[in-house]
Amino acid sequence: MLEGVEIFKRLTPAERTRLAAMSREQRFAKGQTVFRAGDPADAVWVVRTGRVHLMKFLEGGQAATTCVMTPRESFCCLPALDRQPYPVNAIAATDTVVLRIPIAAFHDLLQRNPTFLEDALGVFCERLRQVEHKSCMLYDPVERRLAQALLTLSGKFGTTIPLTKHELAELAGTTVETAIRVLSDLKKRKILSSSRGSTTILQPAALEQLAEA
Amino acid sequence: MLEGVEIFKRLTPAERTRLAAMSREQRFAKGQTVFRAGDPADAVWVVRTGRVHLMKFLEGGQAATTCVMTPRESFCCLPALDRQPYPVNAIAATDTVVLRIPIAAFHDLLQRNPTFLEDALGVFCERLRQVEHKSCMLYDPVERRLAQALLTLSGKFGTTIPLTKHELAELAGTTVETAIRVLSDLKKRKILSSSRGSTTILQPAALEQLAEA
DNA sequence: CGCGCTCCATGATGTGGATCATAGAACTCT
DNA sequence: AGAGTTCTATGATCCACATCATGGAGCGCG
Repeated sequence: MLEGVEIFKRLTPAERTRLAAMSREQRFAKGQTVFRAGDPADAVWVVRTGRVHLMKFLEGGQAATTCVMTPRESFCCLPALDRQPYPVNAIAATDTVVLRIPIAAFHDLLQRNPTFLEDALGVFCERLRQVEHKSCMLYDPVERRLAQALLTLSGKFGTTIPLTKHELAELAGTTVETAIRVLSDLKKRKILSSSRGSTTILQPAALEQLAEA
Repeated sequence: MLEGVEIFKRLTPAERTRLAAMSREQRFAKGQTVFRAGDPADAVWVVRTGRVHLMKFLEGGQAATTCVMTPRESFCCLPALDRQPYPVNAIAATDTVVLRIPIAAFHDLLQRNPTFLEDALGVFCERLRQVEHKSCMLYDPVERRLAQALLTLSGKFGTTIPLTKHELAELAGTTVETAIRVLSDLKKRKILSSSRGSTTILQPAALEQLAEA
């Protein structure tokens, strides 16, 4: 199963079974906390089934989702690398099974295997670029932020995205109400349709146009 | 001189002279462009004298400064690492001398020297955390963003920060007018003082309080 | 010296989106 | 089936900030 995970793609079968042997599956019910921001980073994680949201809790009880992790995606390699505490909270957004890879196993690999280091570095650069991109859409209006969020989600889920309006709002950095307003406007314009708990993209092209300039 | 640069700190004298030999100094007048976003990344840069701003140009002619680089700081290691184009524009904010280290020299070092790889990775993690932190203050009010900007600048310049209000505004992601309004308010509260082209922090503690919760 | 430029400052007005309030629709659990 | 809960929806109000407009203060330059 590790084979399908980007960062572990080029491990040898032997390394993979060794890694798997050191790791444990863990089950979380919807809404449970996988780890909290500030916790010491003692593991790298891979989603097996379900969905995990990485999120910040801001003062005033608002929550901002920084990233939605879906099956075969790994997260929190950074804290593992520099041995700093987790910078975000990880919450199971649905019933979820994750693989917990102890940090020791990760470092073990890093030291033995220069190819792995390369791959890790690659994943890493990718992530940095993502974050930088996200941070510069700080100034964009809500519609564009939502459009972007939907597009990146469609990369993970396909054209039908199984998130509630509330979750979309948290991801776009806005409130449920305005998210709903914007989305129903897009619905009127036939760019997407939506039902309880999911929205589906009808015109990806139009959405991309909104997302860009 | 390379000795003072964080990422090159642990090079041997021999490596440093070799690196220096492959590099070139380059001079830019105030306002000149060092490189543009989208250009292929063919070098890593170190500021020798002056000041370089990394910035994005948004539609509508607005500019956002993502980072202010001062002497002994290196920038654009990321593009060098993953061989992707520069993600930002680099503009000389004053008359400036920079050291231009060709990407080949950088990769050469990476391959030969595992200690260097470690250091590079460290600088890198640091940067990722910075960016993530910045991106989550998306929701903060202007006053807090400005306070944060001033504090990180005071780490580079000391208590007196030689930037115009306009530059501060670009760094805090707001307009000159509101930056000026907020700053003059802080001035009234004796937290800082300012003159043409510079502002100095009088009460770092008070500023930190504004910057946090 | 006077002209022009950049920087600073402050007031007037407009607006995107948060907040508050309310309510119906759909799903869940007993 | 009924009760509670989550999700969706929409209207009314409010506010932080952008935008527009204008004027003055410091500084360089012909």
